[in-house]
Amino acid sequence: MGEKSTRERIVDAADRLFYERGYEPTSFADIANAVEISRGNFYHHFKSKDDILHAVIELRLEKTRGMLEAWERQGARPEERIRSFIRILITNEALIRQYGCPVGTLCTELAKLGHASRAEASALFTLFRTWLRRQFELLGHEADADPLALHVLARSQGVAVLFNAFGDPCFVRQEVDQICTWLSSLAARPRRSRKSQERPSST
Amino acid sequence: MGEKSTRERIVDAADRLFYERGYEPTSFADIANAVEISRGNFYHHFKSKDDILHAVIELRLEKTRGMLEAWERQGARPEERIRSFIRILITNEALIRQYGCPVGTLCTELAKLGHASRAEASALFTLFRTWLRRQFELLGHEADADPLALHVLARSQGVAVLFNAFGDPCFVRQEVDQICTWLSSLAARPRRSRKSQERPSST
DNA sequence: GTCTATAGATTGATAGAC
DNA sequence: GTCTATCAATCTATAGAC
Repeated sequence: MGEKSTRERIVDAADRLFYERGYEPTSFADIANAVEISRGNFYHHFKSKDDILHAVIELRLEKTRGMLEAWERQGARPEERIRSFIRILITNEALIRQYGCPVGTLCTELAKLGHASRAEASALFTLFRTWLRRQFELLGHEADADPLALHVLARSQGVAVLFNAFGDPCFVRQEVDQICTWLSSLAARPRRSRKSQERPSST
Repeated sequence: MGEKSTRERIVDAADRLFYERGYEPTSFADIANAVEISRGNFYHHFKSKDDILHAVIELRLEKTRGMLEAWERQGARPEERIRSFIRILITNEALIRQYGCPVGTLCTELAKLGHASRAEASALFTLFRTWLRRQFELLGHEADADPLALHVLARSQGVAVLFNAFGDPCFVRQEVDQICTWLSSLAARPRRSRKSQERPSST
């Protein structure tokens, strides 16, 4: 029951190492070392390194779906749910500071490599995008739900990149507070969707 | 005069390849191929791959300083100058779509590698940060100039990451317009720095 | 299912002729 | 200053014994 198969242990280790060091710089030797199996044993479970990456992305997609569903159950109102998303920046502070956002950094790396799994990795972003869009629709912003979802995604990505570069936790809290304030004001005056401009609207 | 030294040609090629493919995945063979010299010839000009990276970052720092100075000369008002920064997202649209932001992606990669030049790369961000801070000070936002600078940096980084992942130019324009609108409203009501909250302020 | 042994290519880096 | 030749290490991947 609590036992994990070798295959699962490989994917777990690869998941961690691909995040911490990146896909390309992580070798089979690194993963084998972490799992404590021999390099040769790999190819019984996966036929190539790309194959492991595929499995890692599948795992991340599954975990993300679970997390989004949990937020959906826990947050009574959509505003609270979106806040759960924004607060990952603080929940995972230590990891993001060291390694950045797992989704953003993987997409960035695979794009540069021209890797075939690039689209699969972007699907992780799409998962968040679709979920956020639905929350904004529930908030009464049907007309601009998708731009709003992308806006929130972009804000969090930007914070993650700069936090990773500068390592200043105060900056993260400032930005998170600000996004939450903006979100509250959005939730306070919903359903005014004329034709355009029910968007982040700035100021 | 128009002739470039071999050393310069190596740094130029490495600059491009480190951006397009990343630092780690770029081999000496790749650079040698681009410059059309032999691999052995490298070590007459640089003593290691890290040494080339160092030179590349120096070059980027120099180019960035030049760009910032040019914006300072061209833009009469600080608001226009900041707009010049934000509009890189559109000016360099094709490149960012394919390879992301050169600064953000390099910092991210070096952070994961635990590379010694990580701090040098972050200095590229600092260059923008300091420059933006000064523009906000000139706008009358002395008290919050640094948070405002970081905010603009983060926004642009977020847009770059998502644009690289999704490839949708409409999204970029939406966000750029929005940031510009926010900037105008900031420029319209300056110098009200009480104690806090002359910050992006959202909504 | 796990191992050892190894192939075959590529990596960063060096030595020495020209 | 540029080249060829080469080193030792590492890479992904395979073959085959147990």
